[in-house]
Amino acid sequence: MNDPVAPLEQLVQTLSCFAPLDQEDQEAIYGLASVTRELPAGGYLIREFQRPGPCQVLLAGFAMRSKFSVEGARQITGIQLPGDLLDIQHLYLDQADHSLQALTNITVAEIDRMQLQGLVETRINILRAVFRADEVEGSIAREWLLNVGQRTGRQRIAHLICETAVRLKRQNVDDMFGYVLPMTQEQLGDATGMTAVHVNRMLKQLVSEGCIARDRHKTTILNWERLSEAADFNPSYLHLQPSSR
Amino acid sequence: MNDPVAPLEQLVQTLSCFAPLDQEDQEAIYGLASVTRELPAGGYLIREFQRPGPCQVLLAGFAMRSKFSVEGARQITGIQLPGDLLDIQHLYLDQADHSLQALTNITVAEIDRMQLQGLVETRINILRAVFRADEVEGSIAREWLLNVGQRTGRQRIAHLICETAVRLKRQNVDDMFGYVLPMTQEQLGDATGMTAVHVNRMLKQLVSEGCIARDRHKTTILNWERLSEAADFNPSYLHLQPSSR
DNA sequence: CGTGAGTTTGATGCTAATCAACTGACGTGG
DNA sequence: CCACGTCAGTTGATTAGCATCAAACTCACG
Repeated sequence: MNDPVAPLEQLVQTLSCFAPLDQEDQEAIYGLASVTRELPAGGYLIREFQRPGPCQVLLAGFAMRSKFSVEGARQITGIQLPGDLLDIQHLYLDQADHSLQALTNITVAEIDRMQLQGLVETRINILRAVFRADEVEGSIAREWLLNVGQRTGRQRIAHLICETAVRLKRQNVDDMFGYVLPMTQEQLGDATGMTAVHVNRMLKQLVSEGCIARDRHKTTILNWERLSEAADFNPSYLHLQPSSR
Repeated sequence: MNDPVAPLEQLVQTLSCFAPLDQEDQEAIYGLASVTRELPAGGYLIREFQRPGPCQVLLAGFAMRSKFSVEGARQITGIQLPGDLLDIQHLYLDQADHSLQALTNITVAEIDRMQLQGLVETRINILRAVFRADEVEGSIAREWLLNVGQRTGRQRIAHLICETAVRLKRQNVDDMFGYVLPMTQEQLGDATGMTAVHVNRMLKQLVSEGCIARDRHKTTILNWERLSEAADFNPSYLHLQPSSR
């Protein structure tokens, strides 16, 4: 990760998942200035109400988005995986509407916001890829709303496990059926609108039914069929196939 | 509304809320072909899993976005007000990830998707306005997630009333303190993750506390201070001030 | 080893779901 | 013009799911 080109290769690869990039697009991306930095688990990448800084790409590790109610209750609104673009939600906004925090020790590449805006505004393929990436983020947020608003505790947990597995697979990070979901049960609760105690019971239930196995934070999917059915999981909201448009 | 220019004026005005448009941008928008049509309450504008059709602008009336779980439970993921752009969530996607349905009788302007894409891809100000509009939609979805996941029933209902009031005010639709929220209590429940029965009790509670009054679907805000406090409402997530960037 | 974060388990309570009955407004057809 | 069906809203009784509280337990780590 010390090679200064590698982070931009990661960005090319991520954007290519959303729209095809030609040679010139790729060269334009390689022409961006980027700074790679590391952050320990728990560190903040953005804080709600602050002015967004540079755009960041998550190169290694996991991060989460969150918001708080006045009572101090935290809602985690999204999990970010290696390869994800972290800041397109604020690309054209003056104030962050949520916080972004490292779940594990992470490596991020920072890209100047104005430079990225310039690329989006001059290179159509890059615009399409970034716009699509943002639309998929919106779609995931709506699915989470359905998850938290309408599904049972068991379904919510199973759904989060399924979604993370599929997204990790797309990023070629890990084997789908034995991956690390580096979240405490309290964090899982804040992502699904339930308490850590209830998360614990639902996890144990899924384990006892043979859907998953857990060892520390390593979650292994033993029976994808049963788990995805228990989760009411349909991956179409992730828009995995690149668009034909 | 029979004047064929009016719908495009509405679009210019809506986009101007998100980014400044110059004379040429406006002329480019007026150059779009648009068809105005009416739809009765309950009619579908998009259905989940279908291929999105033309882009639509809501000229009059209210609409809602929704998704369903396998059990058939509905989660309403957003309310759309007169002036809203309805289809930017799918501008670059091949498949709708949610349904869009008329809450009242509505009037919409249809614009060819490719034409709008062309404008976004050639006119920087229009790109910025549309991108920002999409980012604000994402921000609202995350706030709803916080609402449904962490707030009490009373807060959820109050929050929805506050948000709609502020958004209506921005669109200059109505007086903020006496507006129509044309949703049944069942629909309010599906938007906030609770049952119609419980919505009823929370509404009555807010009425008895003097926060609001209700007459049919007309909701009047009697005490904004108390209501917005009861709602834990902070409008910053709506990004009302146009960006300086 | 001692410490602390995270997990597990049990007991208890409350919020909101569920079930059910009734009301009133409205539209329709006899 | 009234009988009737339908839909939304209202209210009470009961129940279930999950929160809350509390305490023990595990295990990585200094």
